[in-house]
Amino acid sequence: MTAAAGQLDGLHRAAASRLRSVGQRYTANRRMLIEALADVSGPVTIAGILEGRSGLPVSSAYRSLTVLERAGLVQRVVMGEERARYELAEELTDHHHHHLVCSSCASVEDVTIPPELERDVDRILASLAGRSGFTAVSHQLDMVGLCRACG
Amino acid sequence: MTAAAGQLDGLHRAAASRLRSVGQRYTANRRMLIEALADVSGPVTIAGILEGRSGLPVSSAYRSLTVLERAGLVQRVVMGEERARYELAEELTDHHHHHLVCSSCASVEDVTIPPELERDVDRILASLAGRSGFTAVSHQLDMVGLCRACG
DNA sequence: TTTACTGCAAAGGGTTTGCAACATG
DNA sequence: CATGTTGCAAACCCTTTGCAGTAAA
Repeated sequence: MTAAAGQLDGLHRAAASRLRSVGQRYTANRRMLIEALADVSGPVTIAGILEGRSGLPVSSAYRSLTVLERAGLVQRVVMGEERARYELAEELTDHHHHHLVCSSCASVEDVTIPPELERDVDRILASLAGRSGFTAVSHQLDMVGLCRACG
Repeated sequence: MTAAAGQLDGLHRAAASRLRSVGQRYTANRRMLIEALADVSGPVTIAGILEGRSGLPVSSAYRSLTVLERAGLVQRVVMGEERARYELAEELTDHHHHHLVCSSCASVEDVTIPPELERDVDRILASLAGRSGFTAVSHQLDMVGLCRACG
C-alpha cells in the first residue's frame, strides 16, 4: 500500500474525526501507528511494528491498536500463526483484498482479485450461510503457499 | 463429525499404521485425542479437549497433538482467535470442509459446500496465485458471522 | 529390553493491567 | 483544567522444555 503524502493526510483526517466521534483522542502514538500500517504491503504483527518504530512501548502499541480497531480504523487479522496482525481497515483504504500467506517465511502479502471472482466468492458465502442458519458478516479467503522468494 | 463406532475403528487403524510408519507409537493418550477430535463437529482448542478428558496433562496434549499433526493425522488451524484449534486431517475423514466462525461466542462449525462452488473456489485461488508468482499449497475460506444461537 | 512417551514442575514468550505521571481537547 | 492516554513493571496466560520415571513394541 505504501501511501503517498497526500493519502496519508487523508488517513489522518479520517482517523482524527472518527476517534473524536467516539470520544477518543488522536495522539502522537496513534498517528504513528496509522502511518506504520499505511507503509506496508500487508498485515503486520505488533512485533513488526515495534521494530520499525523504536521507542513505542509495547503496552502502548497494544492499547492503541485496540482503540483503533474498536473505532473501525484498523482491522485485526489472524492467519496461520498465533500472533495477530494488523492492517488499515478496508473502509479506510477503499481497497478490498485477500492475503497470500507464505508457509515458509510466514510473510503475508495483500492481493486483489477481479470483480467477477469477488462476486463468486460472495455467492459461495451466501450459499454457505443459507444452509446453516448462519448470519454472515464477513469472510476470509486466504491462500497458503510459497511466496516468490521462498518458492 | 461425531463418528460411529465402526468409523472410530477405522480411524484408529489408520492412525496406528501411519504412526508406526514414522517410528512413533499409538499410545493411550494419542488414541484418546483422536477420539476427542472425532467426537466434535468443528475444530477445538486444546483447552476444549482438556475439559472433556480430565486427567490428560497439558504438556502431553501439546506434545501428542504435535506428533499427530506431523504424522498428517491431525490438522492445526488458526481462526480469528489467538489460540490454535485442532481437527482430524481431511485425508483421514474424507470430508473436505470450510468453517463458520461465530464472532460472538467464538464457536467454530464445519460446513461443506456443493462441488461446483468448490470448483469456483479453486478457480479463484488459481487466479490469485497466477498473478503473483505465488505457489499455492492450500487455502482457507472461512466465514465470520453470527451462529444460529447468537444470531 | 530398548527407546519412545509421559508427567510434573519450572521456564519462556507474548499480551494485559495497575497506577502514577502526562498530554490532549 | 478535566480526562483520556502513556510508560513502566508486575501479573497473566498459554505453550514449551528438562528430566526422571513409565510403557509400548
